[in-house]
Amino acid sequence: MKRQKIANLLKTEKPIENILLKGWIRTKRDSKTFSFIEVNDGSCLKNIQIVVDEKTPDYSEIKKLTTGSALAVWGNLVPSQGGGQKWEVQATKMDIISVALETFPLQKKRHTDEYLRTIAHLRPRTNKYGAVFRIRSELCWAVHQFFRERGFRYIHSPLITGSDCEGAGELFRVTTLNPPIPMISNEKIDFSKDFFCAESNLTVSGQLSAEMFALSLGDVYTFGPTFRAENSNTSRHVAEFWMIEPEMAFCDLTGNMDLGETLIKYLITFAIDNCAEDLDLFARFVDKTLMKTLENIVSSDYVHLPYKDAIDILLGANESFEFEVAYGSDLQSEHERFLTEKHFKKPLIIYDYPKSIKPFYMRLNDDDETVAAMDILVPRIGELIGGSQREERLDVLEKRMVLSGLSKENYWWYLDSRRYGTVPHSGFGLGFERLLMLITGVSNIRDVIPFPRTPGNIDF
RNA sequence: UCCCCAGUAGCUCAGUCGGCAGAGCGAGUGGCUGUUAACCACUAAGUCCGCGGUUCGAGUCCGUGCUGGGGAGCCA
Repeated sequence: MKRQKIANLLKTEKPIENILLKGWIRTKRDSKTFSFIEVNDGSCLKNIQIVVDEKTPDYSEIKKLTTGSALAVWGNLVPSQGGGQKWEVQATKMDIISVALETFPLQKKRHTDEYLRTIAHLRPRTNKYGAVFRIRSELCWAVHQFFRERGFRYIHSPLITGSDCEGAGELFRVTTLNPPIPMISNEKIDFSKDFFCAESNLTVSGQLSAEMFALSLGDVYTFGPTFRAENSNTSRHVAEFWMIEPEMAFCDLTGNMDLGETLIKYLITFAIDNCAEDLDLFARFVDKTLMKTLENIVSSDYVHLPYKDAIDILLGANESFEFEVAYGSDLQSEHERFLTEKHFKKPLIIYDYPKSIKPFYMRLNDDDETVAAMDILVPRIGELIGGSQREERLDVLEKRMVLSGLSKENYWWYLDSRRYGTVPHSGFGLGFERLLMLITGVSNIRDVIPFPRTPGNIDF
């Protein structure tokens, strides 16, 4: 007999005889001669109520079951006599698959996110975290669906990279060297003795790879893990996270901004349409304004604002900032929050940033002062997307690399793409966990990734 | 890495002026004929984060370290 998922059983329109379900006990209420057992199998947020009485074989054992124990239940799905649920299972037979020890840490009460983080291996068994990770899974599918519908190809960019610098960000070194470490001098490690015969690191971005494939397959995207060794201790940063990076040939900054806006709206709409039950938990218990926020992001046209206009608004604002606002300096978190949360009250795309504060690969504008960069800022999260039109002109790119202190030799293959049929192209990076924070209202990035990696934390 | 706050039972917290270590929930045991965070009764449960100091006496005051949270920087 095949087990049925609780999500499907609860969707039924009429009673079903002779079913088998399996799952874990979330809570149990006993009377003298019968018990109510609520079972969850992870297929949906809701539990199914099992009614079991003393006529069921081994009832005395069943009555002793603890929260967290695993069960197989045979019985009939019937309309519930109680008020809290439409259907319930009248059990005819029950197998105890395993009994959870009484030290099971998840109790029938609300736990703090901080405590649940210390038992990250068990937290997906709670309502809230089960919902987070079901939504995470659904949105992964939505990402692929979005790009596939638009003719994008999915590229697997390498996780181990030999590029000595892919832009900003501290790198995690990958090595098989063991002590005594071979040295060239007191300071310099002899990487020619290492696995790849060169210094290698975990990737901080798939962008350079994606550019090569955009210039071959047209429109491509990567979606995979990304690593940053920054000592960041905030609710918005983790050392290992998942990033979506589309890259489009024959596409300028405007097309890039449009794709970013369309993608965000698509993913939020997908969640509203396909994750309603789980999303409702967040709207009720995590952030009361969640649905309003999401509807605002889906229905509004995003503001397009050149960097210099953003500075003008900030300079004219009747608001005291901790950091000075000035042309040429980067926008601080407080400035971005002011613009998106207070001034415009909707998502905002800032573009044409000064070249001095952006990486070498961004396309230099005709003014020779700014680059074709764009950041999409959303209320509560701040920067959700960062991208640019790429510098396709060989001579300009080479000059900017030299100014950034990068060696042209190491990027020979990257520069080749500008030698052989170079074309305008654009792309961006979207932090998948930040998107999940936006959609669920969860305020700490550590709570939307299964086992978060942050400075000092590698457990699980 | 910097600034601010916190750490007391399994969990969430209270603990007054420096003077006997507390509650709710959870757990265990028993009771209860339809429960919904069930209900009723009883029981067990503590390195008061670590180290050092002040004091007759420290959960409480001082120093320091560790851990967690919020904010900042870096960014997605």
